[in-house]
Formats: sequence, structure tokens, C-alpha cells
Amino acid sequence: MTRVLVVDDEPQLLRALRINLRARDYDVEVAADGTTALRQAGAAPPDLVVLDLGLPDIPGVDVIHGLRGWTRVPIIVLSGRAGSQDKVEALEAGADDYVTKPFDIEELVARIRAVSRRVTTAGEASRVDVGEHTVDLAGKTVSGGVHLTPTEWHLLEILIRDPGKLISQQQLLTTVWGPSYRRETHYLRQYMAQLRRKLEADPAHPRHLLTEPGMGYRFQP
Amino acid sequence: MTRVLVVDDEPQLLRALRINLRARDYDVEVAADGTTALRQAGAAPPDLVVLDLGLPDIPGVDVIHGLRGWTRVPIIVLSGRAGSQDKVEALEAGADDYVTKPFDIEELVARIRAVSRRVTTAGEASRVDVGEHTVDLAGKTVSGGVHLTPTEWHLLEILIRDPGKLISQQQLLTTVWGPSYRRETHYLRQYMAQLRRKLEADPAHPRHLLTEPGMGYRFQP
DNA sequence: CGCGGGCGTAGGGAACGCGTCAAGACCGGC
DNA sequence: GCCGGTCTTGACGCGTTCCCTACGCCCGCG
Repeated sequence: MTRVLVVDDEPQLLRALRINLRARDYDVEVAADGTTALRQAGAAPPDLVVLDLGLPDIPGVDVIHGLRGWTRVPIIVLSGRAGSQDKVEALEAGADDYVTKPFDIEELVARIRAVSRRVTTAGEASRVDVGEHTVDLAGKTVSGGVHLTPTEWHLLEILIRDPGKLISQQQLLTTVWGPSYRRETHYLRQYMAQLRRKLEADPAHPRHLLTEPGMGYRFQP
Repeated sequence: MTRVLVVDDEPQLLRALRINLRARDYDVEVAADGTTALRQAGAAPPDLVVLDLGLPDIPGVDVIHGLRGWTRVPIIVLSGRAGSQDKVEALEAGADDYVTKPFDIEELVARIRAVSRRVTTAGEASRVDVGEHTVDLAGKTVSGGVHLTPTEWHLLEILIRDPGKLISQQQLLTTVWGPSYRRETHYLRQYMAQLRRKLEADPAHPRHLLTEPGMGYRFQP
């Protein structure tokens, strides 16, 4: 889960951000002033920082410098000052984005998503453990010399994308084979068996690729 | 040198951007409409795109989608519309930043620098070993007197950039030959065979330039 | 106890994708 | 204008993957 550190002293903004980001599976932490922010970031480095420049103790640019001294964590700046000189200064100091107040909360969330997407997709791959093996969705690799065919990947990706969640047979069939194959449930049995043979330690008694009779399948981490 | 593709039809803005970016060692290319932009980006992929949403031919969001279909190049959007709905839409489509007109040229340059800074510092290795040979990406040389043609270099670079990661044939084709060649998979077979003949010890049984049937190719160090 | 639905497994035919060889089209320099 | 290298096409054999049919098993139900 992506951890966002919000540095601001307005309870109203904090509340709105917390709600909106929680809904999108972000973890929100809060700091009310610059010193707290720097200490907190040092103690538990966040994955992204939302920084209000109008802090009670230190100038916002100094907070940017304080962070950039040791980390390249993405920083999104909030500020009441719309002058381009202020923007240039903050961006040159190392900020990734600059949003002027007042702003729409939806826009800020979209910008947070844009920045964190850029970072995570550029960075290391998303890996998931399935029993003995490790599956790398981005690189399309499985540890232990296991090889998966395109159809097997397609199926596995849908299941892994929502760990623990039940995926109906109809959804699996329509997304992998197309809407006209909605009733061909034996395709699922076929390929689920192959996935289990390749990934599960004991294919006859699967522990991660589970069947929910009459309903669908579920990936259990 | 970082190459920036500016998609806009205002000569005044283009001129200002060209001067300011040239001064900071950026290479500036220009496209006046969406189709030109997509074609140009396919022919010579830029390192960053500045995209005006108010284009004469296609909606700006479609240009974003057209690019995001095969590349993660950073996109900075310019727009006269300041509504948060427009911003969210563009950012969700895959844009990295959104600047509303009128804006200060200094601010745009600062944002370009902020975005490209994150990309270039993402990391890069110049020399890579491929079996018996050593490939120097920067110097465009291969040890052992091996010579590669431009197309071969282009292909090899994409594969080497993400070692161990699978690259889809769609991405390879659009990046090397252009979006219209998306289905010409036998170009890939042709040139992958040539690369293997030149680099692999046993071209019939490649150990570094691997095929993933139905999906793409992978460089294994 | 017999029955049927849902599930897991096995095997074979067909189609697709891949590698390879070969030849024609294009473009540069000598 | 000739010639070498490079880029585009085309055709063929082979292996893998996919699709489909068939069968055995477990469990709930009548």
C-alpha cells in the first residue's frame, strides 16, 4: 500500500484528503508543521509527500531541501501563492508538482495518482508470491523456471489483481475468451488445472488458487 | 540530450519554448496537430511530450491514449480549460502534468525540468554483456568486431533497457517501425534472428535473446 | 441406493506462431 | 551507372498452444 505523508495544518483539507485517498487504497499520514514532517519522513519514509508551503515554523522550500538531501520521494506542493516565481523556485528545489489554492480535491487526487504512477511504473516490478513461486506481473516471469502460456498469464493476472477476492466464472470467461464463451466453463477447469500444476506445491490440494463451487475462483496469497 | 516533442499550433509559444529549452540543452521538435504528433513520436520517440489539448484535428485525450498505448513517455498537457473535470480526465488518461493557459513560460520550463529530472535519474547502464560480447549503448559499439545496423540497434536497445523483462511485440513494433506496423510480426522474427546470429553463441538455441511465444521477447543477462 | 450436476484429469486434432531460407526493392557511396 | 549494404517481402517446415471431446470422481439430493 502506498503511504502518503500530508504536511498541512488545515484540518478540513486533511479530512478530505484522508477520505479520498483511503478510498483509493492509499495510506495517509499527517504532519502539521515542517519539523514534524521532516522527523516523521526520516522515521518512516513515505512513498509520496503532499506539502503545504505555508507552514507555521519553517519555509516550505527548506522542507523540500531537507527531504531532497537524502531521498527522491515524490513531492507535490500546495501553495496559496500563484506567482510563477514561487512555482519555479519550488520546482527547481526538487518538487514534482505545484498546485495553487484553492483547488479541487479531485484534481489533487488525480495529480497524486499521476505522480505515484510514474514512480511505481518506472521503478521495480510488482511481484506476488504464489506458494513456492514468485510471480512478476510486469516482467512476465515466474521463479523456478516455470513458464506460462499467454492464456495462462491472462487468467492468472485477473485472479492476482484482486487477492482474496472471488472472481466469477462469467467474468473470467468473458475477459479471457470473449463474451460468446460465457458458458464454456470447462475451459476454466482446463486452465486452472494447468496453473495449479505449474504453481501449486500439491496441485490436487490447492492452497492459493481456490475453487468456489458454482461461483468462481479465488486467489489466496 | 533530452528530446522534447511540442505539440501545438501557436508559433509564438513554439518560439518561446524553443529558445528557453535550447538554453537548457534540450532538443526541441514540433508537431502542429495530433496526427503529426503521433506519427512523429512513433518515428523518433521523444523523451518528453508537451501537448496542447486544443488541437485542430483530434481531441487531446485521444492523443494521450494513442501515446500511452505503447510508451510511458512523460506527457505535460497544456489547456485553456481550467475545470477540474478536464484536469482529472487528462491525468487519468495518462498525462503527467496539466498546465492551464495563460501560463508563464518560466513555469512551464520548470515543470518540464521537474518531470524529466525524474525520468533521467531513474537509472541507466551503458555497457551490458550479451553472452560472449559486450554491448556499449552509449558508444554504439559491440566487442568482437560485430557490427549492427540502425534497426538492429533500435531493437536491441529496447530489449536491453529492461533486463529480464518481457517486451510485447506490439511495443517493439510501434517503437521501432511505427504504430502502423503493429501487426507485422515477421519483421521481429527477421531481425531477432539477425541479432541472434550476431550476438548469440548458438543462434538456434538462444540464451539471452529469448522468445515468449504469442507475447513478445525478453533479454536475459 | 441410484442419480445428476459440477469439478478435475487426460489425450488428440487442428491452427497458430515462430524460425529459417531466399529473393526482390531501396538507397547510399565509389 | 554499377555495386554493396540494408530494409522489405514471400514461402515453407516445425513445434507449441489452443480447442474440444471423453471419462472418472465427489457430493448433495431424491
